[in-house]
Amino acid sequence: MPGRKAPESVRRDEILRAAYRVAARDRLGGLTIRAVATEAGVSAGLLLFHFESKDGLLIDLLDWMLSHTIVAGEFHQRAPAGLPPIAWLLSIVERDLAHLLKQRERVELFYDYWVLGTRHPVIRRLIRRALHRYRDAFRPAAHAIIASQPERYAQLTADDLAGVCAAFIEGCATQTILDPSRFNAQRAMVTLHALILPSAGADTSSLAHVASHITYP
Amino acid sequence: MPGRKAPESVRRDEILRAAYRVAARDRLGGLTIRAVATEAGVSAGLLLFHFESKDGLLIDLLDWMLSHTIVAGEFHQRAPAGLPPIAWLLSIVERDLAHLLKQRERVELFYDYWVLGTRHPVIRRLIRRALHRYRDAFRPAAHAIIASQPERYAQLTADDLAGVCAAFIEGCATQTILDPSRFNAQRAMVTLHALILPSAGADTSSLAHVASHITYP
DNA sequence: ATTGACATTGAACGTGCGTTCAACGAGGTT
DNA sequence: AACCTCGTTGAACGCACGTTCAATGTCAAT
Repeated sequence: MPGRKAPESVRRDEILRAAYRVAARDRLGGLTIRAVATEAGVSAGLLLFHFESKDGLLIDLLDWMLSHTIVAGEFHQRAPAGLPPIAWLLSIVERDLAHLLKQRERVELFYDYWVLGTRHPVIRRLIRRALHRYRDAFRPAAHAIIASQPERYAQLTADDLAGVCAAFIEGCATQTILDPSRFNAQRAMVTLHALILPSAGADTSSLAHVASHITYP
Repeated sequence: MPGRKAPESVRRDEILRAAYRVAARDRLGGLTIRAVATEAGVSAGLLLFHFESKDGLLIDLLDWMLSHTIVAGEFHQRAPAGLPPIAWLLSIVERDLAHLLKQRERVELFYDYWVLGTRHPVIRRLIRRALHRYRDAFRPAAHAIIASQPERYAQLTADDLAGVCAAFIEGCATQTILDPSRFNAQRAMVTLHALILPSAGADTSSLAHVASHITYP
């Protein structure tokens, strides 16, 4: 039964929430206009009245997801006192990794979008921006590392270091999602510590400290 | 014009090759039965005569791709003389990374399949197997590292180490494909060297050696 | 020559999708 | 009370897809 019901902004939000519910359940492959409309309790026509096309819905949903969660950057801009810069960076990597694994649903969806973005310029731009923000969260710690031993890291930039951290995390996410029973993120983290931290005995304790205060799924 | 033309095995191979050409050009989203049939110069009906369904075609194509390229494991089972184990592992990582970046087309397709595999059990199994083989290529070198300093790496297994290497490479591939202008794989490799190799001056030369004999796209 | 097996086609079917649109009714305005 | 705005519906359109199938021509065996 037609008639004015809700103002535009409210309806849009209801529909976006329904779209996310559908996508979380059936992925982007199952995200059809009719499915979202049914989930939201409205007609398909209304959905296209509020979002001009399916492309528009997809883009707005990605935007909504990116602003409503995922990236947990924007903190840890200052080094914790007493922690060597490398251990600081590793602790950020560890926190981000744990955080990522806790929202597997969202990460899977994000990969769907990633693949879509290979073809779709607008989505590609959005995903790039998100990954850049992600990478940038590592830069303060990366910069501190380089500053702490300028002669050793003379050839590196904070951006390179941040990129490597991001690559590690993204690779861990890839493997965890595909094969959770064979890839153990916590063990990967311990391995990374052992590889990177100097081998002295004193640092082993800082390893244990950093690697234990976060729980993995 | 109907009539017997080619034996089953030949036609199947022609069609698979055409399917790959279509997929390389238009990705899995553009891989329709009609598109492949046209590319192969046959009718859609014939395609489904040789492959029982589109699912069958997709699976056989992935199988074909996996057996006709991609993974470059199965070599480097013995350590090159005089190279420290860690440098050996890094050289394998570097070679694999360079190799991966040279077949970007295939890697993109592989990600398409990866996403498909999240929903499709058979494809998921195939991709898992491929990634396991990939990981296993690192195990000999990983084992050598642990054996070289048993006390330092007491808590690690060769599998963990191999998993971290695979994560790094997969993460690099993710970033390169999404944003080739901002992610530089060679710099990532140099960064990894600087992070992992001991800081002594002598090792810097081995870094330069390892990092320079491969060209990146 | 006849037969039979089978590769091959073209047309058709059914389905699910994105999208359009005329009709409608509940506000607020006059 | 009349009117306009606009959120809302339901049915429909057109398309592209996966799939089916009767018809047909070719080849090897008989």
